[in-house]
Amino acid sequence: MTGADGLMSGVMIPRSTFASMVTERLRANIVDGSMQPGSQLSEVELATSFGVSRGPVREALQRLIQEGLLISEPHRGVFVPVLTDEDVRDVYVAREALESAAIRSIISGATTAAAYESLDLLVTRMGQAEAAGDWAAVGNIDLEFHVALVDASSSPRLKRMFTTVISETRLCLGVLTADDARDDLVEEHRLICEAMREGDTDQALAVLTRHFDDAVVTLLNRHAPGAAAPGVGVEEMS
Amino acid sequence: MTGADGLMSGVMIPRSTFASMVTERLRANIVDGSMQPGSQLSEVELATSFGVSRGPVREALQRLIQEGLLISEPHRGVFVPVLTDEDVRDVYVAREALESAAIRSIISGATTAAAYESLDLLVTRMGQAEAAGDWAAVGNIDLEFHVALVDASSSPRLKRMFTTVISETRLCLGVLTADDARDDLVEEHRLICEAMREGDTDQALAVLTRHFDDAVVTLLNRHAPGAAAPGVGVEEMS
DNA sequence: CGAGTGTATGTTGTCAACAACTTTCAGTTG
DNA sequence: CAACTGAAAGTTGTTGACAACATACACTCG
Repeated sequence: MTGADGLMSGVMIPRSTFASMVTERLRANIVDGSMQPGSQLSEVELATSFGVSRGPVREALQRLIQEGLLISEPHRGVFVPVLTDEDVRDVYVAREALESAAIRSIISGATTAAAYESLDLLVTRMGQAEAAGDWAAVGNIDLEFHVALVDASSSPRLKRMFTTVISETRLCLGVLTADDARDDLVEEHRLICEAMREGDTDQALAVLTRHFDDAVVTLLNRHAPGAAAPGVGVEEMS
Repeated sequence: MTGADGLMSGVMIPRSTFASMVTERLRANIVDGSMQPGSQLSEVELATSFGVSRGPVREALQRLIQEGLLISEPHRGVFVPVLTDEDVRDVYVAREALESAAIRSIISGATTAAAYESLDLLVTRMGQAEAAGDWAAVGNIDLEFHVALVDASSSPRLKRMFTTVISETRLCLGVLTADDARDDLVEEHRLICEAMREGDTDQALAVLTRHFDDAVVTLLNRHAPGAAAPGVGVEEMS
């Protein structure tokens, strides 16, 4: 469904490399839910749909596999992962590990000049989106906030690991609905900012932990009623 | 210097894939210091030396780049990274993030049956190695211990991220000498085990933090006197 | 003599074809 | 009729050759 129009819009000179472009477009397609979990990705299909050879496609798939956004069964194919409840919990375990470290690093480090500004701005924007009832925007800004948080830690490795985990978060998040958006969401982010400004590490971490625990509960409750078989594949019977 | 004997020892049937084998062997060659930091890796050279085509080599390089064990400058080549002092600190920031989360997960989780056994065993072995004066073994067991620690968390994502970071640790560690091996090293690991057994999260995390701070200081002091230019490349002038 | 330029070389990026593997399904046999 | 065997289809894994890019060096021109 991604269109067979090819990879670029007329100019025949790729700015960086085909592999990078395919990677980004594939990642976008995966996290926005347009590729169903459990489905197999055919290399030739992707290649033709993107208008490139199998080489760059293979490279892009490799990157996304290493990121955890795709799983590869050798000699069989690559599949969009289906996240179990356990996976959802694990994603948030990883997020708590990374973001806690980021907060600690920010508070103890010499950073924090313009970083707080952008964080505050995001909280403000989130408040506006919430007031407008635009839950999709609220969700996006939420993720933006946490990315900015880790960015502010000025730790390349924390950042690198977080890009993966935040992608997985998007993967198991889908789109945020009114039900998912708890009304204390904006408040929690504001509290985190505040605690960090005051250098209150414990308070910031406590709020973060609570924030994540709530998110996990919400996500699991959402998935619980619908899906009967949370296990393996989503193969469709013809 | 890796020998041009080819990739396998006679049997012509690769058990998994060439790319995986090349990845592992390359990773080993990088972390054991046999490839000098700053040096460029030529795809054709590696391909011929491994006795395979450029495809699998390229795939292996991609994986290691994504892991952070190699850096890629587009259209120029891939290089063995040279770790600055800042990088060393950052590696241990990442390790603290991951291992702290692992400890928390272990203590709060339902795991911990046979996990403690293997951890204790490693501490014992480390003590023996230290008594024997085998500092290389002490270093290896040290890393083994921390891998086992994260394994015990039963968090796939923590594990996945940790494999990368522990490789980077090996990269900036080189070989452990008598100077690096502080005599309280075994004791610290034993304390971590003990605190975890008692469920004393704060104590375990405190010991871990101290453990890492000491390690960073030791590593930076080791590099400080020798290298005059800690910055960029190690290009050799002909 | 210095600055700019054109070429030469070696690299990575990309491609299309080949080979190996896994799965599926029809056919056969007990 | 069930279970096994064989080929067939479709997939990934691998290869060697081609093209584009970046750098280094010799050359020319001021």
